[in-house]
Amino acid sequence: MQLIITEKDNAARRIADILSDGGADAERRNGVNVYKWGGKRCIGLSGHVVGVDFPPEYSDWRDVQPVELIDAEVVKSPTRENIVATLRSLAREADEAVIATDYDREGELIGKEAYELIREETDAPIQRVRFSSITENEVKQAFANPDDLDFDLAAAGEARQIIDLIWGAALTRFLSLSARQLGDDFISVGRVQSPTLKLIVDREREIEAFDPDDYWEIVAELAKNGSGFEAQYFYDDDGSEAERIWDEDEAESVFERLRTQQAATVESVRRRTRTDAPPAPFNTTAFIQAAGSLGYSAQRAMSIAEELYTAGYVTYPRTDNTVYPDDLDPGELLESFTGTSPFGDDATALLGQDDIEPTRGDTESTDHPPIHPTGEFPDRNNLSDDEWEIYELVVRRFFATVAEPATWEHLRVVADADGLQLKANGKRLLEAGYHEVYPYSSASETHVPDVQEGEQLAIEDVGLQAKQTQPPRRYGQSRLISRMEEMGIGTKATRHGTIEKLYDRGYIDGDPPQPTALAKAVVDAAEAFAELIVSEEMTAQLEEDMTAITNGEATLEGVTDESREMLERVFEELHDSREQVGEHLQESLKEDRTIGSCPECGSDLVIRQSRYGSYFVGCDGYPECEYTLPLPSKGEPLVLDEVCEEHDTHHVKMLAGSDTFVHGCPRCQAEAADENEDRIIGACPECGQEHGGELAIKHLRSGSRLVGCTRYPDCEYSLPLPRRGEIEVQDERCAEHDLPHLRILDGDDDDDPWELGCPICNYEEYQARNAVEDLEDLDGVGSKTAEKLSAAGVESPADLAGIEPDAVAEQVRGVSAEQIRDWQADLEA
DNA sequence: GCAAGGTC
Repeated sequence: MQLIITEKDNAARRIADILSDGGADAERRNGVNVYKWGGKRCIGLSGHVVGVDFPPEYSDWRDVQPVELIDAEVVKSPTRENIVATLRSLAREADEAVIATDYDREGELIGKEAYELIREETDAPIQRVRFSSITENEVKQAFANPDDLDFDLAAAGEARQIIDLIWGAALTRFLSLSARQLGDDFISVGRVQSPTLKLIVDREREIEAFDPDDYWEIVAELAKNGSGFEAQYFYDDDGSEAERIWDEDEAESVFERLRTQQAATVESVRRRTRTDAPPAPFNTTAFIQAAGSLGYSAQRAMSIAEELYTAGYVTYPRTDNTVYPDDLDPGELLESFTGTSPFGDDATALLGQDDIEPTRGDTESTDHPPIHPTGEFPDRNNLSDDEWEIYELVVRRFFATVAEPATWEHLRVVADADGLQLKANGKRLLEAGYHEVYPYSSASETHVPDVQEGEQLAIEDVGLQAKQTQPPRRYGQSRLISRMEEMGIGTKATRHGTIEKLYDRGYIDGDPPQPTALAKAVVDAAEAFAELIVSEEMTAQLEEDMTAITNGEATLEGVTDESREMLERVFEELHDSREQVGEHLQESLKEDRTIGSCPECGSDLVIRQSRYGSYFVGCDGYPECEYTLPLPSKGEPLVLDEVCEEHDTHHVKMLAGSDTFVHGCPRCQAEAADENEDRIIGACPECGQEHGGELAIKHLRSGSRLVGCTRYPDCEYSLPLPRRGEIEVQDERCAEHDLPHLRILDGDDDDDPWELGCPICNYEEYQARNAVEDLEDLDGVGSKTAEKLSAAGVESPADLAGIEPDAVAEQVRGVSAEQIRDWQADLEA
C-alpha cells in the first residue's frame, strides 16, 4: 500500500480526488479522514502534529530558575494524538510513503515530523513531492517525479522552533517571576510579539512626546463662468513649493491682501495623463488590508476567508504569493462567472477585452497561489452578509487583476493675484479601467474647469485656516500587519494571531490598538536588558542562520548553541536587575487597574479579583478602608481613557469576546441601582404558593438586571434580563405563567422596541436556541440537522453522550449511526 | 501556565 501524507485534510481530499480520477472513498479512523482508492491511502495532518517543549521536570515555574531553561533538553511530543495514532497505524500497513505537505520551509518540517513517525513503524521507502498549487497538472507531474525530503531545510525550521522556545520561555518566566505574575496574567515576550509590541509602543511614545506647531493655510474660491473650484495659496520656499505659513502676522497680511483682490490671472496650465495600474493578486497581507478598509478586523477577515476556503469558494487564504500560477486560466475562471448575479455582466465585459493578462505582484513563491475565487459559485442564501461581502471582495479583486488600467487626466492651474500665487489640482477619470469592476479603491474626481493661460478668474471668497501639526497616527491592525511583513517578522498564517495575542495579554486595547502601561514597561525592560527580543534584528539574524543551515553551510547545533550563548549573556545582565525590573512592571500593572480615588479615604480605587475569580473595585487602603464597588460578573475588566465627570472615575469596559460591553462608571452604576426600587410583577413560581415569594424586576449594583424572587437569598429563583435599555412592564399577561409581558426600549431605536414578552417564556426560548447553536458546532451539522436532532431529544452536545447511536440514527434522517459515534468519540477526546 | 509555527 502507498501512503500519502498532506498538511491538511482539505489538501488530502483534493489530491485523492485528482490521483484517483474521482474514485476515492473517505473513511473515518479515530475521527480522522482517510481517503482510499486502489492500493493507496491518503491522510491529511493538521499542520504540526508534534510540538517542542521542555521535559516535565522543568514545568514548575517556581522550582526552576529561568536561566536553567537555556541548557535544558528540548523534546518533541505529539500534540494531535488521534492524528499521530492514525498515521502510525497506516504506516504499519504501508510499503511505501509519499510526503506531500506544503511547498515551503514549515511544510518540509511538518513532512519530516511525519517521516520520523513513519520510520518508527516501518523501513519502507519515504519520498517527497512538491507542488505549489493543487491542480491536476501540477499534482500528477509531482507524483510522477518524486524527490527526497530536504533534511537541511527541515533542520532550519527546527532551529527556529528551539530558539523561539528557549528565548520566549526563559524571558517570559523571568519577567513573570520578577513581577510575581504567575497565574493567567503572566508577562510574555517573544521574537515576533515583542518587536510588534515595540512598534506600537514607539508610536505611542512619539504621540506622547509630540509638540504641535501652529500654522496657517489660505484657500481661495475661484470661479469661471459661475463654476467654482478651490485653489490654495502657496509660496516659493527656496526652490520648493510650500502651503503652510508658520508666522501668524505673515498669514494675516497675505490673507488681507488676497481678500481685496477681485480676480486672478491664469499663469500656467499643465495637463498630464496618468496611468493607474490595476492591483496585484491578493496575498494574505493585501487581503487583510482590503478587508480592513471594509471594516473587518484582521482576525475576522481571516476567519471568514477560512470558512469560504473550507466551503470550496476561494483558494487557500494563507499565502505570500502575488503571481498567479501558469495553470490558472483566467479566461476559464471568468467564464464561470458569466450568467451569475451580480458578477455576470462584469465577467462578460472582461472576457471581451483583446487579451486577458493578469497583473503580477513582487512575490512569486511556491507556497500556494494568490487568493482567488475557485469558480465554485456559492448560493447567496447560504452565506452570511459578511461572508458574501468578503467573497465579493475576492471575486472583484480577481476581476481587477485581469482588467485594464485606468487613466486619469491631472490638471494643474496656477493663477496670480497681486503677485500672490494660487494653485488648483484637478483630476478626471478618462478611462475607468479596473475601477469598473473593483469599487473598493477610490476613483473620486476633483473638478477644476478648463482654463487658458492669461484668462481672468473671479475670486469669490478667501479663507484663512488656523491649523496645527498633527502627531503621527496610531497603527491600525492592517497597517501593523503590513509593517510586520516589511520587517520580515511573523508569517502569513500567524501575523493576525500575534496581534490578537497582544490583546489577550493585556498589552493593547482599542482599535486602533493603544498600548497599556504594562506594555510600555515590558518594552522598557526589554530595551534595557534584552534588546534583541524587541528588535527585528533577531528575526533577520535567524533568517540568515536558517538559510545557512538550508545550504549546508551551518548546522542546527552550531546555530542553536550560538543563540544559547547570547541568551546566557542576556541573563548575566538581567540577574542584578531583577528587583528593579519587577517593581517597574508591578507599578505599571497597578496603573492599568486604577480607575480613580476612593470617596471615603482618598486612596486609589483599583480593580481586584476575589478569591473566587470575580472582579470588583476595591480601595488600595484596604484593610483600613473597606470601600468596594461591584463589577459585572461577565468578562475581563479594562480601564478606559474616558473619565466620568461626576466622580472623576475612569469608565470600565468588560471584555467578553463578542459579548463585550461598556459598563461605564462603576460608581454611577451602583448609585443608579440604589435609586431603583424593585417592581413586583407576579408570584414566584418556585416559592409563591408555599411562602408567598414574589417576582420583582431588580437592578443590581453591578449593573445587571434580573427578574428575581423577593425572598432572595432564601429563594434563588431568577431570570436574566438584558443589560441595556429601559424595561417597560406591559398590561398584557402570559396565560401560562401569569406574568406581564416586558419590552425593552433601547433609546436609539424607540420605534422598534424589543418585545421580550413573558420573562419565563423568553428564557426558555433562549436556552433552547443556545442548545441548538451548540449542536451546530459539531462537524457536519447544519441548522436543519440540529433542529431534527433536537426534535429527537438531542438538544445539546452533552445529550449525545447518553444515547444509542443506532436508535437515534433511525429517527433522524440524514444522520448515520457512524457519524454519531464519531461525535461521541470527538466529545470524549 | 512560557514561543512561534502549522491548522480548524
